[in-house]
Amino acid sequence: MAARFNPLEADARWQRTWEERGVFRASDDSPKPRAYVLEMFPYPSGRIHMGHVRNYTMGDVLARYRRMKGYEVLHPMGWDAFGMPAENAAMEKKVHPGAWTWSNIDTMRGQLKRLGFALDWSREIATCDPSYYGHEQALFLDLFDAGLVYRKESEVNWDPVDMTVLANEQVIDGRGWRSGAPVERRKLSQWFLKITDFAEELLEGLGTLDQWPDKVRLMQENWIGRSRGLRFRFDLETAVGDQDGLEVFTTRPDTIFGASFAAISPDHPIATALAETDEALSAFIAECKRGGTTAADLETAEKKGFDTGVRVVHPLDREWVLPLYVANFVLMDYGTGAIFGCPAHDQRDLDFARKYALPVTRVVAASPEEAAEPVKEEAYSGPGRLVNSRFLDGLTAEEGIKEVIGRAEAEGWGQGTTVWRLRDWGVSRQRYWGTPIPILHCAACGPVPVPREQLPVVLPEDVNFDTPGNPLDRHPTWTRAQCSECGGEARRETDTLDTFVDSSWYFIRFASQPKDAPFDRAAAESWLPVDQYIGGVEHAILHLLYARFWTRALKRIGRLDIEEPFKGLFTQGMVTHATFQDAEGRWLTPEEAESHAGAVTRGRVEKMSKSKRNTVDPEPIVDQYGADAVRWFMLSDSPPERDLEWSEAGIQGTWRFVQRLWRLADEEASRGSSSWLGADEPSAEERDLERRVHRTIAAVGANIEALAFNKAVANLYELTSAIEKAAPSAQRSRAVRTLLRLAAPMVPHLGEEAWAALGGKSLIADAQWPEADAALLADEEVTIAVQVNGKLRDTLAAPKGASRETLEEMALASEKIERLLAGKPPRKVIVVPDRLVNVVA
RNA sequence: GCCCCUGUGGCGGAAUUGGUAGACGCGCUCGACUCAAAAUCGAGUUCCGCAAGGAGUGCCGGUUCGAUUCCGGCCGGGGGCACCA
Repeated sequence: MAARFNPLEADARWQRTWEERGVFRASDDSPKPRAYVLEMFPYPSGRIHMGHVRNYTMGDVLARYRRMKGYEVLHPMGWDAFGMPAENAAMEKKVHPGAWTWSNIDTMRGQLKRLGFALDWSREIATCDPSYYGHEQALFLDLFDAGLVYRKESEVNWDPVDMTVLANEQVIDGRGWRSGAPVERRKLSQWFLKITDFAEELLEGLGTLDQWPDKVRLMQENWIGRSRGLRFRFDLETAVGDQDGLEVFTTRPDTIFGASFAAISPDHPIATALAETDEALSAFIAECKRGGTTAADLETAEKKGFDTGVRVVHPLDREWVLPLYVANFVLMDYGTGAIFGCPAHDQRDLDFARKYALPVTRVVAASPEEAAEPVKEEAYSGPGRLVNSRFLDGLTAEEGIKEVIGRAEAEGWGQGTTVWRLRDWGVSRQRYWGTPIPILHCAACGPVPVPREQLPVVLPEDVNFDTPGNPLDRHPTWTRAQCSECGGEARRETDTLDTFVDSSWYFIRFASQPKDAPFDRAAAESWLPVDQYIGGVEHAILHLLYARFWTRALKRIGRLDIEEPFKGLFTQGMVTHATFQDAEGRWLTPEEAESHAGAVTRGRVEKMSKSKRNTVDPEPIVDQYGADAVRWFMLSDSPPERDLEWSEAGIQGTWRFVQRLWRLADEEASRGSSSWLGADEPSAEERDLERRVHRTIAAVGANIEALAFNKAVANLYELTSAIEKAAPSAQRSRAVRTLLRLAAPMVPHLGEEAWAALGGKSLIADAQWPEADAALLADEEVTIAVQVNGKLRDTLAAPKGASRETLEEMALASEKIERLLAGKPPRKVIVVPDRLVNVVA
């Protein structure tokens, strides 16, 4: 028997055993209750990083724990394998994106296996495999047939050098992040998914997700952005072309008598019509479009307007006309692309009114005295009652809103309505390495779906990335097709799907993967929803919203009766590390910093990143300390939702603990437990140890369920120390075996090794989670705090469940308390049974 | 600007419904074992104080017999959204 646990030898051996016996394979026909544990699948960037290790360790502990609790656990893994880095690699390294991706997958799969994760590898999927994306194309066409997919012109960020569309995040200071070329606004015909059709239910559905972090629900709520208000019509004093009215939207119809102007977006049809005959306006509109679209640009952009000369008629007073401006801050794709300005109660409108010398009329006052006071520098948006508003005077804002909407509806010039911030999801990407959109463009028939029997539309292999742009677009043969409707010549859609589409249904494919269909409904429904989903908070909005949408869309078209894909969600923190810089400000790796000759500045502790050179590659760490020490480190100390700082001292500490656990088991194994049979009545110490064991069983279980791994780790440390201190006994022998099972989900290799050494016949992975005996959870004796005026002055030992009277008597009999009371009777005594006595003097 | 989270020893962090603040880990100090080191084990470790004792959970105030916990107001740190009518 080895004195030390040798992970280099043991880890691989147990990993092989698990694999050979198919221990972690999930059975669709199991009679056991089911649990679906899922971590966000990785992008195969090349190597596993510490963030992955932390993410997957958490999920693994939960999955292994659930197995021990008697569940049939589905814990799968796969690859979010489409995306731009593969194309970048193709351009830089002259390697095919597919070859690069598959090779990365091989590397990373091997790395994950070395960490001993309890994964069902038989269900592994890669989104870049036609056997996956072909089914995705089928689902896309299902949505297309259901009218949930449409095509429209939309403005995009266009990189003129790389000849590709850029996401907003890829535009830095108005330039393409790769090419550095100034980004152009371009109109392109793109495919959209009608996520806005689901805005209401996606918002309402958040209310059912009680196992999601509040933060994420709130972020989605804000993103969906529901605003209720009034949509109403201003009559134009003189018609513009064929338009004689202007639709605007407002959330504050109560302030309608404070209106002093109307404004439309530069893209508004009325603006376009007027610009045809007005050169100055035309120039103004062109100027508006020149501005950048980044957040920084918008923040600094000046509010500018152009008086069109057109006048609109106030709906509640035909005599009252307001000027109509084109304003650079009015967005065409929110509401109606037109607003009415109420400067007194909206800061932006106030700034605008001051600039163009428009009237500012207060219509809300916090107090009667304020009614006559003019609004100065700051618009008032607080509560109050309406003033200067004719028939609305005296109403609260809320009453006023109702009143105006009611009148507008009765008189037919407006309607109460709801407007959403959420936009439809544009899924077209002008890139090669993605799922081809299964559509054909026919000159005669327009866009038509690829017939189902022709799916999958497979990406051509013979492409090159020597010229910028989408290689699909210039492919000589792949683009040619025959129209499925008229039989004429058609051109294949060369855009590919946003990779977020790939990740919007992978969890369904994990649950069920027939060859001939995206999933089998019954099998998928038997696993879904995912009980616990774990991943980074950076996906709080996009991925998690798209996946929710996709699931609801499948429900609407009758494919899957699941509303919410993820019942429980947990967002884990990042793995951070100190940063180092040399005298010239160059980033140094931790090793370089140690051996660097010159001055080294230790910077902030930050997320591990290549640019800051503060990454720690998990693989050599696993080589040195074994998988269990690394796993234990990932769970220790920091609460899982917060950042975890990697440190050399920390991993050494966890390595020591792994060895401590081993020593405990090793000693126990060499001692043998048979000698304790028929032992005497247990001593007080032995009974205490037993109680502690049962308290720990309950605590570790509860903490794992709550994903409070740092607390479960602390519980295990405490029990370990207690056992180490205890003299050999039957209780101690049992305690060691219990401890091993409690620790096994976290340190599974050591668990198996020690379990086998102690004579375990089956795998510890298959062992039952110990059961806590409720009778042993509480101590027989409790420590009672004795306070005087709320300050701790003494403690005393009392039997559990002692009466209030007994406790009060014991407290007052305490020497220290007597001394403090100095003979005076206490004014009041508060007794909390089994906890404390507070004497009020 | 709006919305949200957060603030506890040298460090990461514990503290069911308000009830003994600092569990557990890291680090550090002292000691044991050793020729020595590593490993391991033992003791200590919020601050001030020799001690008795006092102070203490970002700051100020409130509620309470009692506040890390609840309420109000500040200050610091982090995050989300951002011309959203």
